Amino acid sequence: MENLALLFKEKNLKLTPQRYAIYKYLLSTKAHPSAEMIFEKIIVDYPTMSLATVYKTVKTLSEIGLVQELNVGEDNFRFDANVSKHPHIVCLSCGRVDDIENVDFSFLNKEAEKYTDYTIKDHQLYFYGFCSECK
Amino acid sequence: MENLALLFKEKNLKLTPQRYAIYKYLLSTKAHPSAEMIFEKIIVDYPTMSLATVYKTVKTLSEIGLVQELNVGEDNFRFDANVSKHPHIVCLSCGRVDDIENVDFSFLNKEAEKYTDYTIKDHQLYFYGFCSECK
DNA sequence: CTATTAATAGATAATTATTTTCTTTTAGGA
DNA sequence: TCCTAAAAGAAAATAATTATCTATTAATAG
Repeated sequence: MENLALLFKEKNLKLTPQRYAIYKYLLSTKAHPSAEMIFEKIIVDYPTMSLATVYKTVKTLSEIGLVQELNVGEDNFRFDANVSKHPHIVCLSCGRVDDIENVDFSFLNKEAEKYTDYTIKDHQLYFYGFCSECK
Repeated sequence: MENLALLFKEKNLKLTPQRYAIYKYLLSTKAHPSAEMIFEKIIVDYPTMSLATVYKTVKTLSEIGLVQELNVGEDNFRFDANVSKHPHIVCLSCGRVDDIENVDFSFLNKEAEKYTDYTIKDHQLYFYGFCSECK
């Protein structure tokens, strides 16, 4: 967490308050917010925050592996500071996106490789259904 | 295939040449084209085709279950007239999107349901790797 | 502790994908 | 052949995202 400064230094990146706030917020939430949602949250404490800065920051954080981009099939991207490989589940009614935790589907890569001539590096798995509130 | 007319009639939809051409093209290809790619293809034979018509048509076709929308994590959607559940694989180098055929991952829904309180209806599974041309 | 500088923030304009609006055309039934 | 609701296509509007540009600032050096 405080090797964050180190990581940024290595990459010649500045650890600005804005970047720190965005990353900290992403670490604190499991809501998988979009850029817009991050912006709405952060602007409360950083009134000068611009949406462009949010976009630039999440891109930067993605590039250095601190957040992952999700695309659950909406018209926008969502972001997750939990960069471990894990499936996500989307509520078809309210739209919330949750993690599915404590399960390892990494065997799927090897399994799928039997049925294709690709070399498989990674996968994304999205489930769709109804959350406990909506069902 | 010719019950297409029937299906359209049931839904009070007109089977226009444009819709027919788009659907036929989607049936003929495994390239999982985006709206733009469909447009480029169709306009050769239908010079008056507009991109709006492509968008409207793929939405209509989706709604009646003749095509499925894919979102492999790009900034646009792709379309597939193969509506059977099957995983897709994206080449990280050239960007092509292929089907993974003859494999059934439907058990994943039940499996994942053990780790969440959602009722799971469906899933999308995207693999990422390098195709035979690129690796 | 201050000066320097390259990187960043934020405002704004530009892009890109997609949707909407509106008018003209047309598929399909009477 | 006529009628009409639905659709096509042109054009404008929206929404998400990216690029541009200038003022600011984090990090380093002196």
